[in-house]
Parts: sequence; structure tokens; C-alpha cells
Amino acid sequence: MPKAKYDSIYKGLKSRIETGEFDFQELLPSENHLIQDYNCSRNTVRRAVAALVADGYVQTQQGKGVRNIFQPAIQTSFTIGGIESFRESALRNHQIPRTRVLLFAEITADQKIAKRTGFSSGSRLYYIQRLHYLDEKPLIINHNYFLKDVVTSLTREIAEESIYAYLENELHISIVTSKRIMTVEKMTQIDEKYLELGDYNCLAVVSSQTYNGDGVMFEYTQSRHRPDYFCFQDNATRNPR
Amino acid sequence: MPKAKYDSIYKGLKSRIETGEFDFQELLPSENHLIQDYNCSRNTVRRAVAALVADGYVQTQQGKGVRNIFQPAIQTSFTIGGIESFRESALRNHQIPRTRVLLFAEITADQKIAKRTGFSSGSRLYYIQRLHYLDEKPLIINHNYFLKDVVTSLTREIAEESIYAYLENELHISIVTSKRIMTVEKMTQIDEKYLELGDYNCLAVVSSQTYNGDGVMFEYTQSRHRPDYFCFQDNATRNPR
DNA sequence: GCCGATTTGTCCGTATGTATC
DNA sequence: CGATACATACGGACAAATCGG
Repeated sequence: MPKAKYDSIYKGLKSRIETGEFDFQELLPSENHLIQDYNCSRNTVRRAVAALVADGYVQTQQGKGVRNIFQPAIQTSFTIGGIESFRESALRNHQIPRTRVLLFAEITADQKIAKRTGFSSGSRLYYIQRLHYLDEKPLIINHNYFLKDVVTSLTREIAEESIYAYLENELHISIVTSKRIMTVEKMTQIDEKYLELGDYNCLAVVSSQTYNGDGVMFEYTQSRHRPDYFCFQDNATRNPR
Repeated sequence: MPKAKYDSIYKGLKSRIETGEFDFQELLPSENHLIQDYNCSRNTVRRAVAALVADGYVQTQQGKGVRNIFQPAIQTSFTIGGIESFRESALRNHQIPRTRVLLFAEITADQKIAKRTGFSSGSRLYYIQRLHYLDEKPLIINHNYFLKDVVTSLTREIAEESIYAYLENELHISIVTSKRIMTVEKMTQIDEKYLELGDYNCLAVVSSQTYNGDGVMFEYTQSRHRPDYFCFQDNATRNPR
């Protein structure tokens, strides 16, 4: 729920941009106008606009205004910066998600796992392998590691649905920050068996460490994506923040 | 130059974190302390801290404080969100960059190029192919397209050094926003010829559209990276901004 | 369980600087 | 030069979460 004022202004402007109210390169109403439109202070509109800049929707220029640089064609792809579950992004793109659990195990982190995941050696973990289909095409194999201290009583049934929905709605774990690293790796036997890789001999791999509100890293996930359906978006800005 | 106060506070805190002044998971000084330390208003320290959150250096928690979650091991890799030239990131990682210009041409965008790059059909462009070495290993092939209307008088000599330095220092083009899309693609004959791909038959590809301060897209670049040296970092945050 | 102190989150109003036209 | 627009900075007020007594 957008109870915060700047967030509802942000969402409002975003939707106005997405529906084409402003032409590409057109200037948005000035801050002073927005202050009146939304009946708020200048700081609040500026915060909303700053969020749109971070999304790559608009660009500000001192002395001129705020320019719309949103292009619908590009914006539709698989994932934008932000933490989104597989189900969420599937539904956002009007595709049908299906998940198959390949492995559901409880393990203790040894040295090797600790080094790879960032958990301490000796941590009790759930280790889950899942195959994700989109419109019945196998696209992603996820290797999830969850810290049992935080994520209690996970089951195979939950893993077949959305684990993130369980974490947030049932366990009330607030997900705050996720550090992601993207690489390209050679395929493994598991990749080859389940994903229809064709001629490709490598995959796009996204490794992420996720922290809860208490600053505890409770999840390490390696997502192995079939290359022909993988697309990752990002908006970068030059030095000054 | 950090003439802005919040930026110097941001840089100061960032360096204090990087040098290990705070333990992992330790709380930073509270906003009130920072206000006194840096002799500024609350908004200003909050802005600096917000930038650190965006960098994945710290995490804030209402009622508790600001927690250091910086881990030096991870932070050293190739590129973090932000626009950085090849030279800049090479030097940041203490590696020796070298650039070889494979092709330097002036072209007019046809339908096909227009569709791929986002320039209008008929635009006059520079088209440059460059091979980038790091410590004498060939790692990246860049295909740059620059709009001649904006980027005037580019030469092969400039392309052998840093084009970005030329744009900023000579032409005074301010680089503001860059939309990037990452994919994995099969290798081409050019890739195979110049990059030492070994067993790999694909590459990590970063396509980017870069805008100047006037909102004009003046650059389209496709960077084709050798997979074994490619690594891309990102920090994501859950919904609220 | 309550209360008060501390800390971050949200919002407002104002002043001044700087870039554009 | 003046008007407009965004950028930076300050100060204050109240809300919400956390923690210790």
C-alpha cells in the first residue's frame, strides 16, 4: 500500500508516463505545478521525481525541466532493477509461470558451501533446486539456500508455490537489500538435462545474497538462465548522485 | 570535484567504511552524531546515507540505526552500477588497459541499424569497432555508434585513447543517463577471431543507449565480453524507495 | 506491559545558488 | 536583465520502530 505521499505521487506520475500522457522528450509539469497538483511540499515532489530518474523514466535538467525519456518498447522485458520473485515478473509480463521442485533438502554448510554462499560454515540450511517454466518452456534453474534460523519450517509444498510470498505473508520477513552478481558460466549436467539449451554451451547466472530487515543474510540464490530468454535491464547515472 | 556538501559527506563515509573503520554488521554513528561531526543539517546527512544504501554499503533500520553491510571481497569485481569507461574501471582495479581500433567509419543509419540502435533512420553516425585488452588479455569488443550531430570530429587517434575523456573534457558533453540491457549471445566470427574464447561459444553482451544533458541519445554501444572475465554487480532493494 | 529515550522515516516551509531562456 | 526551473541546504515538526528500565 502506498501510504507514503511521495510514493503515491511517484506511482501516479509513473502511470501517467506509461500511459503516454507525455510525448517522448516532452517536459513534465514543473515542480511548482506538481506542488499544486498534488498539494504537497517541494521536497516531496522532488523525491518522487528522483525515483523516476533512478528508473530511467525521466531526466532532469537544471533551468529547463524534467524530460520524459520513457520508451515503452524497451521497458517490457524480463527484469528491471528491484527485487521481484519469479511469479511476480511472470505475471507482470502476462505469462504463465510453473515451478517444479527438483530437490528439497536440509543441509549443513561445509567450508566449500560457506565460501560460495557467504553463510558461515556450520549453518543449518535448506537447499532447494527448482525448475521454472514460463508458458511451459523451461527457462531457469534456481539453487536456493535459506538460513533455517530465519526461514523456519519451509516445506516442499511451499517451494512449489511462491517462497517469497510465504516469507513475506506468513513469516513476515521484510526483504530489504539484495546484492547480485551476474556472470556467464558453462552449462552443467543438470542444466543440460532440464533446460533446452540447443547449441548454447553456457548460461547467464545471477548469484544473489538477500538480507532481511535485521541485516541478516538469510538467502543465497544462484539463478541459471537459458541464454536465449535472458534479459537484464539497468539504468546507470554518471557520478553525481 | 565534490563541491556539494552531501557528496563530500557521502565520499567521506564511504571511504571510512572501505578502510574498515566499522566492523561488518556494526552500526554507524547516528544521524544526530553525523550532524555534529560534519556540521550540517539532518537532510544532508540523510542524503549521503541514502546514497550508501543505494550502493549496498549500508542498511538502515528505523528505530535502530545504520548498519554496515560492506564486504570487501565482493566489492572488487569489474563494474558496479554507474557509468564508467573502460579505462576508468581498469585503473580502479589496478590493471593495465590497452585499446586497439579495428574499424573506424562514418555511416548513415539504415532501417536495420536504426531498429537495433534506436537512432532515427538516416542519422549520420560514427561506427567504431575496438578491441580492449586488460593486462594484455583481449577481453572486450566494443561496437560504438556516435551521433555526428553531437559528437563532432572524432578521429581514429581519439578512439585509441579514451573517447569518454574526449567527450567530457574537450566537447564538454555531460553524460547523464544510460539505459543498459544485458544478454548472452552466440559468438560471431569477429568475436572468435579476436577474443580467446576457448570452449565458450557465447558471450556476455551489454547494449547501452547513452543520453547527454539535453536529453539527446548520442551513443549506442554494444559491448561483447569474454565470459570468463565478465562480472556485473548490482544492488537491488525491495519495493519502497 | 508500559513508559521514555533514541533513532530513523515522512513532510513541510524557507532561503539561496545556478542554469536556461 | 528578469523570469522560470531545478539544485542545495537549513531548520522544525510529528510519526513509527526499537530498546532498556
